[in-house]
Amino acid sequence: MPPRRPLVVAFSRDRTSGARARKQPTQARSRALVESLLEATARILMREGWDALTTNRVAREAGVSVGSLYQYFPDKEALVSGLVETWADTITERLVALGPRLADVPLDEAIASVVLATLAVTREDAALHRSVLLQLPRIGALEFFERLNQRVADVLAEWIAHRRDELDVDDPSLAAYVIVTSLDALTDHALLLRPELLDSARFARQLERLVAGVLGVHGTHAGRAGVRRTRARHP
Amino acid sequence: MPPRRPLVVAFSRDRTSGARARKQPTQARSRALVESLLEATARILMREGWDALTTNRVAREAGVSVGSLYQYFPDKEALVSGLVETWADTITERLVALGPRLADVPLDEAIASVVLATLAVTREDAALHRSVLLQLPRIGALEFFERLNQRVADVLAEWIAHRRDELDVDDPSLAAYVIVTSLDALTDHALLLRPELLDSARFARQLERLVAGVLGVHGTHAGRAGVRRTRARHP
DNA sequence: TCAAAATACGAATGAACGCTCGCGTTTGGT
DNA sequence: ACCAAACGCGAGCGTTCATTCGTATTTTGA
Repeated sequence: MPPRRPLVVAFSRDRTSGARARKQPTQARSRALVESLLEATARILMREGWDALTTNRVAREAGVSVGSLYQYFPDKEALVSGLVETWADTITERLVALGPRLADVPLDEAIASVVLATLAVTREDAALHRSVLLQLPRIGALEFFERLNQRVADVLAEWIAHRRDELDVDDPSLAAYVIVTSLDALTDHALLLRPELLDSARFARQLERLVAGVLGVHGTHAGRAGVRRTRARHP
Repeated sequence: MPPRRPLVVAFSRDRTSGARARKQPTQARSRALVESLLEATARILMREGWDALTTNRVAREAGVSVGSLYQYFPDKEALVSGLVETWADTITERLVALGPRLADVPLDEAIASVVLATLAVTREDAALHRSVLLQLPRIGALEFFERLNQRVADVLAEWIAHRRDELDVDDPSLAAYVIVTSLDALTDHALLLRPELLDSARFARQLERLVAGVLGVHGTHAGRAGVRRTRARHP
């Protein structure tokens, strides 16, 4: 079901002008070299941030020479793009994979699943996530993430349309967009500035209510298994 | 010839605290110069983006020399900070000013006001807003915006606490944080990638429902004046 | 085994850019 | 009118960094 995509697309940067494809690593050692370069890139980004990410530094970290780097990456941007793209695709796939599982699950549970999955994805590779988020604009990564979000939103929109009888939604696409964007923003923001929230049940609960609000679901339908609903209302 | 470190540091470049002021422009012409430098900065940011923002370029755009620039700004960052800080403060004040006016207004109306105000603020100075958003991480502006959001969230939290009998909220601070962060993210994101949404009544409606969800308000209380509620539910 | 192809190397190149410094020009108080 | 202080100038310094290129080493295939 997911469209075929290359696992590692560090090469053939298609920068709207000259297709700047570089040599393809065929031998085992060169493939290992490319691999170690990408790993070094990730390591530097996580440990020292974007300012430390110079091509010479990456090469040194990987234990190779700059010259070798440029044999497989046309420029610095290709190096970073390769890394970020693979990482973003992984996340997308994980979220998209959730789609089918929501089909026939009670509403409350489905919403909780979406929220939990978003939180879980943010917690993984938190260091890399953090670093990339902080530096997103420096690469052309905004479009990346828009594509990512779009893909997730499409799946969600379909689910909304499928369940429209239980919901109160005019425009499934718009609702999905609002949900995906706000959940992403909230988890990302929390990762950067309030990491403790990522593990807070109360925070998760607020996110669920946010989603329910957008979908026009009123939680008062009755307690559902799968969602702990601690009534804390004044009597 | 050799790198001569100045023995006496005439100007303190204190990175952690605010003691970074340069000469103060006292005469009229120097005040005009500072003004034109800030304007030039904004113009370049809007028209050409961060990469074009070099100190020499700013000076040229302002019709002055680099030397003059450094007479009033200790470094490049101070230049940008000056610009962004004023701009952010303006926005914050505008949102905070909304607080008192919400005190005794019907819930639906209050929510609609918050959403509309957020959208309105985003639309103003859209070009600058856009540019700054895209380049935020490059300066230390994340903290700026966190302070800004915190200030707005505090006002909102107080309002929530004040109205807690009409709402279903455990933790006013958390709810306010979630609302402010998601509204900001959604309007900012829309500005960058879906500007048409900023003028869409349907989008505004979704944002209202998002807020209502977080606050535990169910819109079915009855139609209220001030909120057009187009029922589009299947009968 | 051996030469051609592939791979690896890293010093050197050149461009970009923040910022300084020594000197010229304008202002305002007297 | 005078001059010290304030202001303004811009060529150039020092540094950083992406990228190249000529050479050395390893692998492949016959």
